Amino acid sequence: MLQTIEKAAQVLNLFTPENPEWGVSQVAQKLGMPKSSAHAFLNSLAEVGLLYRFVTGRYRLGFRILTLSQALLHNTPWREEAAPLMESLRNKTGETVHLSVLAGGELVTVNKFDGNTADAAQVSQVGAVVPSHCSAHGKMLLALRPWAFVSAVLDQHGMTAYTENTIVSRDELKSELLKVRERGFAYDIEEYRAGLCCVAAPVRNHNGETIVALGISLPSERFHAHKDALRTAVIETADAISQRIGFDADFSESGRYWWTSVEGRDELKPVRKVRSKRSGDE
Amino acid sequence: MLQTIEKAAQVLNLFTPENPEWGVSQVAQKLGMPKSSAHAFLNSLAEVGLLYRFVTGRYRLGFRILTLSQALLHNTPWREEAAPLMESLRNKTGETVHLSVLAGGELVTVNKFDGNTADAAQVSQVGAVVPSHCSAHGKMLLALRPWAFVSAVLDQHGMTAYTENTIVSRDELKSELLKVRERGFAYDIEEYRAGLCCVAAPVRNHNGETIVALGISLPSERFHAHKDALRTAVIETADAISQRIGFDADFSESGRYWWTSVEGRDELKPVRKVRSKRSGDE
DNA sequence: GCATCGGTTCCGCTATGTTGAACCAAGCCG
DNA sequence: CGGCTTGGTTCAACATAGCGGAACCGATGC
Repeated sequence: MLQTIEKAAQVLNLFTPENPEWGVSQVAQKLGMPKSSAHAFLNSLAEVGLLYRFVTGRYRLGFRILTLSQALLHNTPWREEAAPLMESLRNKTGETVHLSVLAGGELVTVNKFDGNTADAAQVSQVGAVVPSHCSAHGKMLLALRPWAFVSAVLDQHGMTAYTENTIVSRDELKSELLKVRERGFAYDIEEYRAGLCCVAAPVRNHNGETIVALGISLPSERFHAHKDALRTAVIETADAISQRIGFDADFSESGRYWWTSVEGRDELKPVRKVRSKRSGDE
Repeated sequence: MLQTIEKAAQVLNLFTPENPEWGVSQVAQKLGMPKSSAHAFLNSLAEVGLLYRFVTGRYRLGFRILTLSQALLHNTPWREEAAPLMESLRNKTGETVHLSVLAGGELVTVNKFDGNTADAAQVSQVGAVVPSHCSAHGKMLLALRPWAFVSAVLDQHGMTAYTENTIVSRDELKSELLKVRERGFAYDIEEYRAGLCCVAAPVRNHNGETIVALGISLPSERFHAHKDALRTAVIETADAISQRIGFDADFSESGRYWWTSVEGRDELKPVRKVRSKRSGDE
């Protein structure tokens, strides 16, 4: 891990909708580095266009970001593919539906449809970042990764407690993730926001890899009343999206990657499963 | 300039809509670095979420990009402010109107409205990157910067000739930029694409700083036939946008920064002009 | 006019990124 | 089936490049 990149990322992450503009001293103080270092980072990031430097010496995000985001979205067809199915799930349930991926060990919301009830869950905006150890989406995605990966994520981000239900022990999280992996879905029972629950299920790509999770969030009371139906609906929609983007549960020409447990230890390693051609018998 | 950041940016810029996925070896070859270095960059960028690493060891852009782009757009009100005025300019002229900023010494298209004639100029998509020395927008924005800045940009990106009209001499560019600064608008007479011309004018923010340029692109014949009218229309629209985002040609509470020439040399330096309060006499 | 604040520059030290070679797993081809 | 190629990952020694303290400078405010 190149420290320069890690720190540069920290600097970039300071620029949020709420705090769009930073100066050298502020960054230095916030990140606990000398002014000269902060200056070097801001200046360099501005030189490559990821930041914009005003004549006053203050900095904002630069439009190279826009270039990258266009490239990203252009190559994320599943975002559009998933939208209609997400919308119909929202319409069927009336609750907030969202699609998330992991990025840098945290959860990023890629798309969402807000619930249409008065007290629908208010979840994060598209692009918003949320910790992964206390959200249904996050646990779902972590569960399908090797424990070493999860462990590294926890090293980096810790396990902040947001409610009294937040899992704060590594052992507890480990067994939770094993359960999630076995079941194929994850709950968040008021682990991030009090009064708010969520169920999430994995979306698979044409290789069988899971990089996206679909979930539904709603107030606890309604959640507990309709838990099973909601879970089924989410799983069905997630599977439908998976199929739509080319996943075939029984067959994949290019083989399929799964993270499975290595016997004995509860570590995970990637295993390549190759099936015979569709015409082949099985 | 931190080299690590410069190289990391080079790596990121490889990920375009056309080439969304890269492996270690490809990056190493493309950028002329050892495999192990390419590995370090890709891995680190993935760890902070700017890239996503597939189990196969191939990389794509990561969704942290989306987070940053949301923050960027959220704090770019002028993009939306400008849109209706841009659209009406397009409707009035029928030609392609676009809005650009500098990022990393190159020009990035921030928004555009396509012309509605059959042979309207096909300009770059939103987010696309174009060299700054041979576009009207680029020359307009460079003209308002100190020469040292321009010079650094040329050092970094060179002066590639795209047509026989492209300016390839630093001296020639310098006098062109001085002319542009004096006039307050810039032409591109088939300097980037043969048969295509463009006029661009500056948009100023509440401090009087110009970070955005508005322009119109169209086929040469029509351009030469309506040059003056087009130029006037672009300048008027740019001024209208400036006003809309808070620029006041005669007054600014917070003072105003201009890059003006230092006498003798044709260098530029920032000068702070402070006007008295609106109620003050003048 | 002095003091403060914030951005920028400079330079020596050493932590850190660089590098090439070795390693390993997957896919290809005879 | 087995050796060969391709491509990703690991490692440790070396030299460089980033770090950080201190000094500088322009702008602002008292």
